[in-house]
Amino acid sequence: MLEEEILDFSRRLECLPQFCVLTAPERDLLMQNSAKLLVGKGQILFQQGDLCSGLHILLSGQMKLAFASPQGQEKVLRIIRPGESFCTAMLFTKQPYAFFSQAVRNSLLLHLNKQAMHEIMASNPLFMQNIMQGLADDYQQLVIDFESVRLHSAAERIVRYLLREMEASHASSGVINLDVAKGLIASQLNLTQEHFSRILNELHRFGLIILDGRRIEIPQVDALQAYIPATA
Amino acid sequence: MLEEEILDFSRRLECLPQFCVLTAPERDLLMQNSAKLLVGKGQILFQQGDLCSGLHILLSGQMKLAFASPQGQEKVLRIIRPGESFCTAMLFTKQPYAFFSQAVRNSLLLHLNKQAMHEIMASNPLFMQNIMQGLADDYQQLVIDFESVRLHSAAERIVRYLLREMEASHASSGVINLDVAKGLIASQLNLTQEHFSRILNELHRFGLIILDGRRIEIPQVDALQAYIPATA
DNA sequence: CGGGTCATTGATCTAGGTCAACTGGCGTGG
DNA sequence: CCACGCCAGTTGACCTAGATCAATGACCCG
Repeated sequence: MLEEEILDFSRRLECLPQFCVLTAPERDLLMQNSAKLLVGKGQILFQQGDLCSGLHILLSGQMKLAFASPQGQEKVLRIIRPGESFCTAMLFTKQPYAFFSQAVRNSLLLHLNKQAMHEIMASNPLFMQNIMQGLADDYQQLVIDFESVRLHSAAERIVRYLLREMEASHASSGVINLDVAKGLIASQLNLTQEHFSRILNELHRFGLIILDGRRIEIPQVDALQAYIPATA
Repeated sequence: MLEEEILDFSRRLECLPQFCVLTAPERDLLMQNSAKLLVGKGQILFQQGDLCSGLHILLSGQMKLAFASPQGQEKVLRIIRPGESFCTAMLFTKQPYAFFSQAVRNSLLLHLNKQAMHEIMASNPLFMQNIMQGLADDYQQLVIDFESVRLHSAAERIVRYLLREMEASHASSGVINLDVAKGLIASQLNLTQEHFSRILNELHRFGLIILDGRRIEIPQVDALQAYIPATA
């Protein structure tokens, strides 16, 4: 990378909660062992079965983690948004990737070298702590997603997703603007696009949401919440 | 704990791959901050939603990790066998347990204090490395299980399970002796006991396995393996 | 204006779940 | 030593959540 790029990326790293505990020299060292990656929409970043090579950070664009069945259908594991890092587990295991990663939009990524990460973690306990917590939280989230697929109905999963997105977006405005194709959300919830569409429609007929393309309005949050247990 | 118990458990710890890198004083320190737990069959070790308190190691008996739906049905996440530790992720996150843990048989457990674990990890990098790898491998396994439930058919999951158990048991003898109730295995594979039973029977009718209670014989491994893609 | 991608809708199918009855040990207590 | 009850497992009849297949609509964007 160019000198100026290193500076630029180092400054971006500073803004990320996991990396803000690094000193300037530590950040620089990390950047000198990093690669900038431009991945075009539809392009594969790594394949299922590849050996791991370090930690990825998405700076801009959108990526997906997914796995493919022998019959060719794919199931989305997770959508990555800017600022998020992924494949933390790969820093600590020798196993190959269990899923592949593909750009949903043109994306700019940083790839941090495994060796360098280990060195800095060894010297900066707080940083190590952050990375560890990130991994543990990923684990927890995966358990929760697993639970969700195994014991909630399709409608329930969707309602939970909507409520979570609303929380996450900004201060319970009652409006969600999906930044992902509905098909990908459906897949993430382990549903077909068709079924997803039908259920959104049903929620709409019940007056629980107002649909307008990728914009979804929730008139009364508690009414939607109340929908969760009964399918009525 | 009694002085002699500490000695005893310390010696047991020495045999576990993750803990064998500890020095004797480190092990002793760990044991002084540990609790011996006897959990009777059917008894709950911790509940979904409880706050975490450290790492668990199963010394003898059998435990299960599972979660319960509001309708009361439970889904097994994992069966724990002697020598295995669990809830590593809980050392690094502040979130509560996403599942509960119950003794399948009378069990003897060691509960290692979180604080003490952190101290020893800080002073023994190799130990930390082991724990981290354990967590990362757990993560990987969970991804694989998740994949399996989402894209393999019931029969395929069962065949994979049988093949894996055979590998694990001892040197591909072609015979598996299930050490867990079939209902629990079924639940782990996200199946009902009934469906599980039917499919085992089908495999038997096809001559792929020989059934005798919890003893299952696989006459030709490759024939069973070949069954995986097609449902015929 | 023509061809992608994304989304909706309808008709039909099926894997696996549910409910219920039955079987076969096996440990306990009379 | 038998009878009883219990637990694990099996079997059968039926049902349903969600998938699949196929057609159509609504856009963008070049």
